[in-house]
Amino acid sequence: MNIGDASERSGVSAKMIRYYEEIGLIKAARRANGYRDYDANDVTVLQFIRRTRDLGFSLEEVSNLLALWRDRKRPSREVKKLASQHIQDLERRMREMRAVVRTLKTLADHCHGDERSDCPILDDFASARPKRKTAKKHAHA
Amino acid sequence: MNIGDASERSGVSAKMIRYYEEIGLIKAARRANGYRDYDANDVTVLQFIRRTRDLGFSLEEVSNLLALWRDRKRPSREVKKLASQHIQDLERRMREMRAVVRTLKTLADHCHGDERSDCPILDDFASARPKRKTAKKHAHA
DNA sequence: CTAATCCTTCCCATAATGGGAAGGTCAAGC
DNA sequence: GCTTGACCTTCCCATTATGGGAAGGATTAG
Repeated sequence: MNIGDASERSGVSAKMIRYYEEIGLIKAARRANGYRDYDANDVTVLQFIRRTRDLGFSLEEVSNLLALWRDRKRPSREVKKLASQHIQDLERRMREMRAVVRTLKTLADHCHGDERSDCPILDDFASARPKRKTAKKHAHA
Repeated sequence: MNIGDASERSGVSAKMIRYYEEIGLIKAARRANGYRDYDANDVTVLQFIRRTRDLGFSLEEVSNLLALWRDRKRPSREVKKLASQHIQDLERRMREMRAVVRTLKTLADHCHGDERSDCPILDDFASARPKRKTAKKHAHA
């Protein structure tokens, strides 16, 4: 089938299918006219990618998961390990976000939020932070 | 002071200070030799940016907050609104992440995680999702 | 035969940051 | 004065994952 069909059945845009091929995540057969040609198995792979992406795995992680999936002899321990690491990562990011939410809520609670102009939120934003251990690369949430 | 000093005092890298200037977030005086020149107020602005970035605001949001900060007559309501929207956004993302974590934990719980190769995690990843409200564009072709 | 859809590749843009090169400037030491 | 090293400048490239769109070839429906 053509890329348009594969896209519709997998839920992955044609644009992304070509990109995944470009970075070596998948391969595609070509027909005489240069068109990419996909079969049912290819669609399954694309659905695999779609699903794992939806679950927040990076393409690099997806690549690892795909490799494990293709290697039918690998111990399930390896798969579980990747999943667990991802869970840990998500939980860490959630903790960081929760801390930020707490801070913002506290600030917002002390802001009148009316016509008056004085605002402790901005006051806080502009105040110097005690830069304790500078080496912490802030988490990109 | 030079950009290196401003960077050290604000915790914003020189690279980023130049970038913020490039996108119009800040301005910088220049000395005769072409070097950027910062004063205490500039450092405060940079700290403001640093703080809001640490709290997860995008540069566009930071730009809005900066504008509110510079306009001393604006009602605190506007500031509180931006903060509240950001809180909502964070909470929404946390909910989504929690749902993913729940899914992954369920999958991981059913995976032996030992030498055996059968693994329900990968099985799930490879199974087609029922694309319910996927508003598929008229499959007319 | 023609027009509408496909498909192809190639370039650009996004958000925020870092790396590094090539070259100008300044301050300290001898 | 001259050298050296630490600064500064601009410019280009890379990152992650995705989409937009152009130019042009292929196919298909009418």
